[in-house]
Amino acid sequence: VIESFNILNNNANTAAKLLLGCEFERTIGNKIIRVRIVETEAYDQADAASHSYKGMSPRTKVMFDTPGHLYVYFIYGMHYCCNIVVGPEGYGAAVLIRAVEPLSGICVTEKNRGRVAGGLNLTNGPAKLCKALAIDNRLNGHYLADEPLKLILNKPLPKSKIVQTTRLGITKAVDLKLRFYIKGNQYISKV
DNA sequence: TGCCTGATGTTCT
DNA sequence: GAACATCAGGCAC
Repeated sequence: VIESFNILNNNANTAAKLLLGCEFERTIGNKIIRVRIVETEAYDQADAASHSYKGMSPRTKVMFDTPGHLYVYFIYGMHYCCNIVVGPEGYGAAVLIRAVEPLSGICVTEKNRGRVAGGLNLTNGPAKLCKALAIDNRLNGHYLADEPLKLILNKPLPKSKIVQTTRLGITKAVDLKLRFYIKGNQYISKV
């Protein structure tokens, strides 16, 4: 376990790889859900697909905050997605968490998602995992060293375990290979 | 199995 | 008024 978020003071591309294998600890009442990050995407202000591309706005200002904050945005009228803010303060960069692997507290996760979801479909998508972990705009700007949502940094994975591909669901800068996932993991959102 | 669409709010043009 | 870092359900094949 790495104690400080300093390693996230890095470019989004590097930070997205470092975050693979790290964990979230979500506290809801007296229940704790623990999940492992298995899929990420990098976004920064030099990238046309990034929310921070057009500069700071009320919505995107969290992306310009110090590393280790959570940027939650609402999309398509019904979904939340969560990002971990990275890079130096004042530079708009974040890593989208696309998929996580449940480790413990899964029954709570299932309840959050409703009866329809189960097994692999519980957390294998950015909006699904937000729902499963009860993440919404109230956690926008939350600092991930604190309750009720903590980020636990683990040792970086070896390069051989990381697959790098193009990002999903975007219409700009589609050719950039800024999506990363853990090789062979069954909880990634799509191959 | 795979395409199509409905749901639906916030942001920016 | 359109775009949008989505998901799940329906219907055709």
